[in-house]
Amino acid sequence: MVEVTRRREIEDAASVLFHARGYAATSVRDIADALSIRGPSLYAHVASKEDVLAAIVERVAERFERSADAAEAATAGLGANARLEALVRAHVRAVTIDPGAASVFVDEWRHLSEPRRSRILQRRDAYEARFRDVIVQGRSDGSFVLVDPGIAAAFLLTAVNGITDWYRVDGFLSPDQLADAYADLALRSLTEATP
Amino acid sequence: MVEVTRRREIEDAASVLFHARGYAATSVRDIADALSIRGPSLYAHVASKEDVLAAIVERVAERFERSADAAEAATAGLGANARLEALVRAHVRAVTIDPGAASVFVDEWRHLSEPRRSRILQRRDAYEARFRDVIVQGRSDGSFVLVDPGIAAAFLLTAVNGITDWYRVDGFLSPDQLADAYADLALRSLTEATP
DNA sequence: CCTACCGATCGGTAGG
DNA sequence: CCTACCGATCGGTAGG
Repeated sequence: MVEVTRRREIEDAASVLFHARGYAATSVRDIADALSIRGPSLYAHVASKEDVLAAIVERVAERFERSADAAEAATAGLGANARLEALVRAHVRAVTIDPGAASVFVDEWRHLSEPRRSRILQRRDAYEARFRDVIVQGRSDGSFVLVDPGIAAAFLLTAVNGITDWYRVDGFLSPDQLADAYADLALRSLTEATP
Repeated sequence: MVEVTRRREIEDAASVLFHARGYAATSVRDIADALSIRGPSLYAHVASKEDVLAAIVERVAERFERSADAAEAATAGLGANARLEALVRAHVRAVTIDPGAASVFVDEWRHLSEPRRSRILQRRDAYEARFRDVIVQGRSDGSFVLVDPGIAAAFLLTAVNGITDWYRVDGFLSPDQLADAYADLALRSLTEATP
């Protein structure tokens, strides 16, 4: 018995459409059509189109944060290699669970109005800081090369976020296989190669 | 004497706005405002809003292709390391020259209607294939690890395209410094690390 | 969840 | 490059 609230069904349908066409190019009637109801009926469940966007963005933000929390807790006290691997794996898994919603978080937050926009930007910065911090740790203890932590974090985060551009949930590549491959690529990118 | 056509000024103003807000959220009047003229006056120079998008996307596609052509010509016959480094550097430079226009090519092509949309997708695929091919070469000659070329190419291309999300032309990071850092990260990500 | 409807804004045209 | 204007569509409300 899969019991989901109507509100959540609206957000899921909106995620698919926002991912495929973008927030601005998706009308309230498009979302309603996907649920086989009329546009104005949506407003029995949501206050505005932007509220739907905000709900998706904030839910995904929480998923990323909790996922990273767990990864950091599981690798507390370990070396930078283990910690970065856990962070990347957690992120890849969070993205592959629902690439549509993840892409809304990654790409569509800028359509939020203030103060929601600023708050979500702050959370994105804090999330990115987790990656920077691990890179700083790895630089200090000799695990990683002496790359600028900001550049390296941006490189890795845009790479993992880009998964939403091409990953197919019903494809032949499982979330775990992708997490394996991306964790390897990420770790090697910061590790001195054999001459 | 900087002589630019009005048509090109329209495309440049549109690039900035499409980059900042997205194509769908940018109105014809927004573009006109940026040039201090009225909306309808634009139509003396362009046939439609989508024509402006198509012109930007196609110009950037040509820049990327010519830049990659030069990189490949300069490294013909060399090993996969040298070839991939040249490709990444060429791409980073093409992006940093005009991140606004580059981001329109990367993110806004989906708003093109057929047949332009399909044609640009084909060109993107062909461009991505250059990266896959070098990775395949590096796998065969032992330069690179045995990662799936499709995954590795997607990883690298989304990382370099992500530069449009955060790079500031007037910042403290020069295109060459960024190309250095990204080429290193890219090469190491495919190269076996010391144990 | 529906029909009927609203003011605002959209891309674009006519005609100078 | 302008003003005046067009039909279509937008997000959203009223009132069942």
